[in-house]
Amino acid sequence: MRTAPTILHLDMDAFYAAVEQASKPSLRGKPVVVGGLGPRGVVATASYEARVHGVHSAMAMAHARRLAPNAAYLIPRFDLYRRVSETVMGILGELSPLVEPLSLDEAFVDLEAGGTTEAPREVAERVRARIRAATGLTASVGLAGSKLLAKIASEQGKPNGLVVVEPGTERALLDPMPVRVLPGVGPATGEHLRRAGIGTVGEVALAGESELVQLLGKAHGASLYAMALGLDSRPVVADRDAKSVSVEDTFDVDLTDRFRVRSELDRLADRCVVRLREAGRSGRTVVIKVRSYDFSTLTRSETLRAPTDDPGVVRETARRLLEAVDTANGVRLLGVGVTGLADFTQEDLFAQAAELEAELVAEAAAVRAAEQAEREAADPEGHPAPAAEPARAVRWMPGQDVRHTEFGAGWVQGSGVGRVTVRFEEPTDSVPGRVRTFAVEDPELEAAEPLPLVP
DNA sequence: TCTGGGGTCCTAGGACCC
DNA sequence: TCTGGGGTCCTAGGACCC
Repeated sequence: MRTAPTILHLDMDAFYAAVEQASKPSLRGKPVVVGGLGPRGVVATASYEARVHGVHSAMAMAHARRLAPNAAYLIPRFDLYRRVSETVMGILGELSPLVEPLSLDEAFVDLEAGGTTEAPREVAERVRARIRAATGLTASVGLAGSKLLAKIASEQGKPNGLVVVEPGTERALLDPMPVRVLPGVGPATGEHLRRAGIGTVGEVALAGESELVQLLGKAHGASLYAMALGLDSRPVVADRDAKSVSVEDTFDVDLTDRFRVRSELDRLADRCVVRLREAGRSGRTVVIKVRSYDFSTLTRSETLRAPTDDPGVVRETARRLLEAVDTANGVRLLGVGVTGLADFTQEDLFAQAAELEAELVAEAAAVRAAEQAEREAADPEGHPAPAAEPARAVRWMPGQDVRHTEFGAGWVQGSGVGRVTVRFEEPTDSVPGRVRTFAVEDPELEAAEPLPLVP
């Protein structure tokens, strides 16, 4: 515990939605919801204007549309969010070598390790201004003597605020707060505590460590008790290595055809390997995840004798694991992951990428041939084989960046019945741009890269 | 209202070894 | 012949976070 508030927690306000508003002048001051737009999508981020209507993260998109029918509904543009995040993390990196990102929009910074003599409050105000100038976005900051309090403080500062918790005042601040503000207290633990008559952080402290350990288990009970007393000595840790890599897909309609389930699993295995290699890692344990029509979810894993980043090995292992799972009633989600990661030294990234591409192509061809044979064997009557996956139509997704040869840069507002509506505007415009409608096949319209928020 | 995708950490039982 | 305790690895599931 520190005697000065030198741990800083920074949290970008409504990050994805704020980036969209910064890029799209017509959406500034309007309700914006970013998330999956399919029938099973959920809200990733809602702008503050949308939150007024009750929309919040993790809510079903269908529910959000009922609450805020006039909001703009947009797909996430992760590449752009990553770029903006790198700018923000770069600014934080100037304060201290100890920056611990928690996600694209959140990080801890250890100001003590930065060795500045400036008051923490001044440092924080300066960094908020710098982020605003570099990205056009607002951030909230908490300063305290521990990660726990710094994070609680930034939450209190939202949106666009700065809150400092002076060391010594932690207990007074925490005591009346609901238990859910403590990290690690989610719906299940919250309910556990409620049934034990514990609703506030002060009541957690009063309960005592032994009762909490009884209630929640050794690790969880002990850490919760310490936090309720405002005790938290977790250090800020930079450059943490990932411990697993995984990909998953929820399907718009449950999968029932076992050939289709298997081909989707293959695709996921390939995507997982691509990500693994991009990270320069290999792993020993392959995990598959299957969520059924009724939302029940299971995982199966197998540990190999040596780490791998071979697409054939990951596919085969995933397939073997799938064989022991009953998928007949419908599969809602499939996932493939690799854990037990080892460092994998890469001599030549280009050669690696080319090699992987060739491997994937060869694998896919072999798999198609094997599947064809299997279909024929499974259907001795010689019925025509079921059609392959339907060709993917040209689809314009709301929020997507486009460029028109005549009208320039814009974004897709909506699309349907062979038409696509585009608004032509750029992040630097101060007034909303014009809207025009085209045929979806219009050759003058093409997908484009996002434009930077600040020139 | 009907529930995404990417992660982390913890627990618990059984196998296996000393 | 019966009985031990501890440590590590593997697998599965659950809670939680953004």
